[in-house]
Amino acid sequence: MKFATFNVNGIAARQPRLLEWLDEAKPDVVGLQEIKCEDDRFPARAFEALGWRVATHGQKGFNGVAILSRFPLNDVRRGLAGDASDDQARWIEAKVEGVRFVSLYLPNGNPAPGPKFDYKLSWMERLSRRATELLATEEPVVLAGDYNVCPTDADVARPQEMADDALCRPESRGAFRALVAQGWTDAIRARFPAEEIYTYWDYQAGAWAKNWGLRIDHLLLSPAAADRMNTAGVDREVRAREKASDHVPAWVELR
DNA sequence: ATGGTCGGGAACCGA
Repeated sequence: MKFATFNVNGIAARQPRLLEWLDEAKPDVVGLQEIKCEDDRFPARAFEALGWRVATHGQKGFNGVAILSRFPLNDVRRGLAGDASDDQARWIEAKVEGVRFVSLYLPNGNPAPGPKFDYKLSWMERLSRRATELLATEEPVVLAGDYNVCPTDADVARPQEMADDALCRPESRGAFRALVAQGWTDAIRARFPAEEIYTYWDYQAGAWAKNWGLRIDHLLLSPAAADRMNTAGVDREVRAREKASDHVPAWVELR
């Protein structure tokens, strides 16, 4: 079973590229982020016609997450608990073939400090609480998504320039480190312990051509899932294509 | 030092 995460930066603009990658990479379950549309505007039929099950948690213009699956999606839950006033669509989870799979879009948090950074950190506290609940089930869980956190300087092409950015600030990294320390395995870093691996390159300033990338898309595995990890990867070549997202897919295979 | 590029949706915000 191959589980992937892909921030598409607008499903309307990315549908051809997404369909192309699905055909090539043949994942079984995919978490999408930044679909940037309401549920009824998501082109579900185009995916269903190819055999995909589709669950969305959309929002007009911004954010929005979804799950595509080759297998039935059960117990679909939308939204991250802990703040009834939060109306941003950043969390969807479902159970697929005995695995609980989450597609999450963690707030960017810039500019920092400020209210957006405060929202990021409070969102991470809520994520931590849900992650604790999920670990307690002792079931295989895959927490996949755009975390908007570079865990260490090894995940940043230009760490000095990014030091004060919300993606790299010590508060963001500390919260991510505490989350992982609950007992999660960072699948990509586990597969590539010492390599330079990025999942995002800014559209601006020729970042892709200069390989000024960031590793911010992660798949965290519960112990029961990590025990089943076969391999993991990042499909970086996708970034070079016409009309590419600024993110590329990351994935993990579980036995 | 500054501005550089996209997507959504229809002027600018978010990233």
